[in-house]
Amino acid sequence: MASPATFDPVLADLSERIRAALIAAGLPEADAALEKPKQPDHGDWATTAALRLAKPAKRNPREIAQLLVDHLDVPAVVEEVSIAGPGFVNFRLAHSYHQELVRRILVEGAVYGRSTKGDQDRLTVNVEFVSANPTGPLHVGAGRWAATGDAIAALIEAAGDDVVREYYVNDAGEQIRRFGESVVLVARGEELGDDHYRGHAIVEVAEQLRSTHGESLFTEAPDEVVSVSGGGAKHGTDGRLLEDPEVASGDPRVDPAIGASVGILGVEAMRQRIQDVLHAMGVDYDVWFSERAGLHDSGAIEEAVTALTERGETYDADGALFLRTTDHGDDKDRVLIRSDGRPTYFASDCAYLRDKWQRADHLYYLLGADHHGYVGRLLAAAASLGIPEDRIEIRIGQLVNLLRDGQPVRMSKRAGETIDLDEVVDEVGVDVVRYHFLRQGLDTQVDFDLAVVAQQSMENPVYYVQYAHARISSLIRMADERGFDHAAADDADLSLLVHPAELELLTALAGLPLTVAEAAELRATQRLARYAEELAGTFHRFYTECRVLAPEDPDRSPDEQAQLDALGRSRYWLAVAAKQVLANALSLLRVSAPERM
RNA sequence: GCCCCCGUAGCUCAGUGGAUAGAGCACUGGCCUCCGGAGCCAGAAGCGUAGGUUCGAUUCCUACCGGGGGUACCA
Repeated sequence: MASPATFDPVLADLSERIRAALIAAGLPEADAALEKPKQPDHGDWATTAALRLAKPAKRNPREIAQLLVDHLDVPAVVEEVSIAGPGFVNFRLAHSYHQELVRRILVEGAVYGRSTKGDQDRLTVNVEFVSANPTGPLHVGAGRWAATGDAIAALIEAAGDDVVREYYVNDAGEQIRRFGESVVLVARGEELGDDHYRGHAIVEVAEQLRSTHGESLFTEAPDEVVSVSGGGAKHGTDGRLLEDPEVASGDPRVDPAIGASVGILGVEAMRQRIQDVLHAMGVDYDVWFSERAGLHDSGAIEEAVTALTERGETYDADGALFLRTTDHGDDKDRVLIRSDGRPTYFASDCAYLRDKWQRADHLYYLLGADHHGYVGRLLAAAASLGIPEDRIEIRIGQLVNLLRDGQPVRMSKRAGETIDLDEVVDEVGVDVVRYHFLRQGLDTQVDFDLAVVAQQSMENPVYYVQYAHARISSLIRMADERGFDHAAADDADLSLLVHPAELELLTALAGLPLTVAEAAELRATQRLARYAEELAGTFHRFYTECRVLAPEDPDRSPDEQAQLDALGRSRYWLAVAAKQVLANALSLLRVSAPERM
């Protein structure tokens, strides 16, 4: 678990002294980690070492706490040590410690809150998220994975690792031919079957392909035989898949070769639309990984199957090739190569896993609950490939319930009955959409009713946080107008900051590094969002109670004025530090920090 | 059937072994001669049920009740 000592030499020193005190007292080794007390009036930091030692030392925890305190070489920054409750040892730090924090934040700027790792410890983390099939537009639910995956990636970066944001494009296989068929039929103005994809996006893709490739795309078989499913498929001279039961069920009105070529072009067009929407959401990927190009055409699937076979993980049965996933905890063994020679999607998954593992040290998958069934086989596949258990991480997020005026909306790409992400982003704005998803954990099923989100938008907590930032910006502008000397941060006497609201704000500002580290470790974006909300609240309280720029009053004596100015300067820089911390938190969530609202 | 997630304030959600369980919305009552009232202060209200582990459980385990999802030589 992340420890505050990691970010702060003062706390590291205190932690070390606690450990030394335990040894000096003849107590067993114990975790000397510092924690934040829930109640701020208990102190700035606390240790539960005495409580933890009660059992092994067979002594009353309060006695142990007393022993610990007796042997503790209290550093100068600790102003007060107290034993409380069942055996907590609380530490109150000197005001000067918090006040210096303001300078540190101002110096570190945008870097404050982030940590760095040495080359030895730094990992390349592959973060795969969204990866929705490119057979239709992204709907609102995908927005959750976009916002969350992207923010988690940002958090992992902030914790000091390198990140690759990756989208896996399912642009191969039967569904692509069927998608192509749908586009062809729409382009010709013919009736769609039950298995076809529909919706406005299909129409738009059809129009787009017509204008770039001409009408013949939909009526004449291509010169070159195209394959949607790669090396495993067997084709006749006319491009028709042989021995493929799916073709028999395909639409007789569309030549399979036309369906395949239109499918490939259409899927790429749809993928581009998805990329555009994600960009509008503030999400930009490092890698768009094509299943067709990267796994089928490249021969990676055959290589992966061969590798798995060489590792002794596969066997033949009924003419098909199975992977022994039950050896690694899966419910049943999974087919890699069907009896007709075509690879399954699972074979693609294995090959993709292998490819990613060659490029990264740690693999993170963010999947929706509808893919929960894949987890077992995916982990088993990873084990079969020799990927260590602790280097692959699959997180399941609960689905978003889409509502329209309180009524559930059944989402289906084939039926084209969706609420598109781009519509929602246009209507309520990126910040609202992102924040709506980021402020709650992945395990929560969230309702998303466009009407409600749009209507409540002015009461959305994101505005509360942004308002705090805008308010400080306004303060800075005001100070400017009054001729405030901005260059004088070092002249400010920060020891003047002793008002309870000032100290509370200082303590809140100190919390960012630990919050970021914990949020990154737990992959929990809501931690940071809630922190930002609390910080905003703390600032608003400070701002209500503590006047920064003294109101003008001609009757004031020069002495009084000088005092007010000195205090105002300190408060001004405290506010500027708060603005920086708010901006840093929002930046990690990829939510804007406006100067004005 | 089996597997996964969730039941915390009237509503939406935080809180992954510690002290008095927190926010927002909604409700009630206060606060602008002054830096942004998109704000602040005060009030009322809660851990689904029953056991277990522990010095200590909202948190971990078991059962039950309630809600959602997953279980293919599908794609």
